[in-house]
Amino acid sequence: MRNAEFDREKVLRCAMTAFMDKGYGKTSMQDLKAATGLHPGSIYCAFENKRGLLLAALEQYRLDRSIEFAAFFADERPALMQLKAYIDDLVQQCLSCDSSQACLLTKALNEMAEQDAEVQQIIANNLAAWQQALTQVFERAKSQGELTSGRDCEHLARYLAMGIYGLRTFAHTHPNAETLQALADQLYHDICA
Amino acid sequence: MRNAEFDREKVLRCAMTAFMDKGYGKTSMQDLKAATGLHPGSIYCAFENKRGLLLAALEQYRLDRSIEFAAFFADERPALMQLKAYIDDLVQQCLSCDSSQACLLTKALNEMAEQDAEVQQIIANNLAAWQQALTQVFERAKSQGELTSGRDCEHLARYLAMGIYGLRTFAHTHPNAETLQALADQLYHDICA
DNA sequence: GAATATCTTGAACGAACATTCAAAATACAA
DNA sequence: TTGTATTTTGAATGTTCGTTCAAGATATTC
Repeated sequence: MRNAEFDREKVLRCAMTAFMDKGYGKTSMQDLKAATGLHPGSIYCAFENKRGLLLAALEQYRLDRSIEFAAFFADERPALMQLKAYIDDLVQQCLSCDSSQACLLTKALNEMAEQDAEVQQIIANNLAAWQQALTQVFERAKSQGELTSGRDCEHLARYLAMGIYGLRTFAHTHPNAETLQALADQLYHDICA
Repeated sequence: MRNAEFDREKVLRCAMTAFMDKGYGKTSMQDLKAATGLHPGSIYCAFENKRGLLLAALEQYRLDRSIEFAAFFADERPALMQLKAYIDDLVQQCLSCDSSQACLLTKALNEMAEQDAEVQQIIANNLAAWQQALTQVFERAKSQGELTSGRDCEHLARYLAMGIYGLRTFAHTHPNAETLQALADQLYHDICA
């Protein structure tokens, strides 16, 4: 007998950032070995292959982001105020220079769309769950009188998701704090006013 | 003496679609040979290497899209009506299943950002030129009284660009005509109303 | 029509890749 | 401590990649 070896969560988060830095295709097993500290054999033993490591990393990413999201909307402030803080934090993420500026889901979606149907489905499901969580935020805002009752919360959530996708892409070419904040402010205004 | 046999523009457009289908990294020289009909030696003779072919394809893409853009805004209709037609056409592009649903610039930007500074700069310049063209559309709209004089045309162009980036990413997961059109309609409304 | 300059062809190359596997290391049970 | 089951290790494997280059093909020139 022999006990379990490495810290699975830590390994997955290292793999995550490696994939976000270089993309899935350009991240070699050597890169993953360097990033995770695991030798190829161990990776294959634990995750079957490189693609399996990506799938596990995507799942860990979903978990981490889910917890992070919940934390933003856990307090008792008005829903739209929480949303404003969430959006402003995204702007700050976009401004950072490390790999956290990327979103593993959209990065992998852009890279593997039309190439790996299963991965695409997993990513689409994760993004759909995120949009549903945004929908619930809007519904809470509506029930608290922050939004007029006529608004379509699902549509609002889709529009916000679209804006955030666009903001991230925009940030790749114009990592300018004022410009990004102005775009985020108008996005918030167009949705909530 | 002897002239080159192939049609450079046609070759570059074939390379374009190959890159848009698979991404730059996953498009092999064999794929490019199949797509363009050129043997490896000819490609290297004409474009130096695979990266040179990408650079040439990016330039051709810029040219093609520039002409396409001008055609949308060439007639005598009000600028905002032309813009509406332009956005609606983008929605139709997003709904198509072939590689034209992608934008070579954003696809390459997502794949190579932080990896190839020169390519990133070229793409950023192209996207900046596109935004400037959008700015001029808004300025024309303003001078024709379609927009109130207080609006910041550069900001409007950036916001529209952000929305279009987001719409394209969104389309990867929800290729649904009504949903995409509703998002595009609100984007147009938020900008022009 | 011969000479020549250029392009086309595709086999060959080393490098880098994901993956495998047998040997070495190690922790637990006895 | 000894035996054993499991993990860790990293060199070896076969494949695929971008790239090269010398031989063959062909248009142009004289």
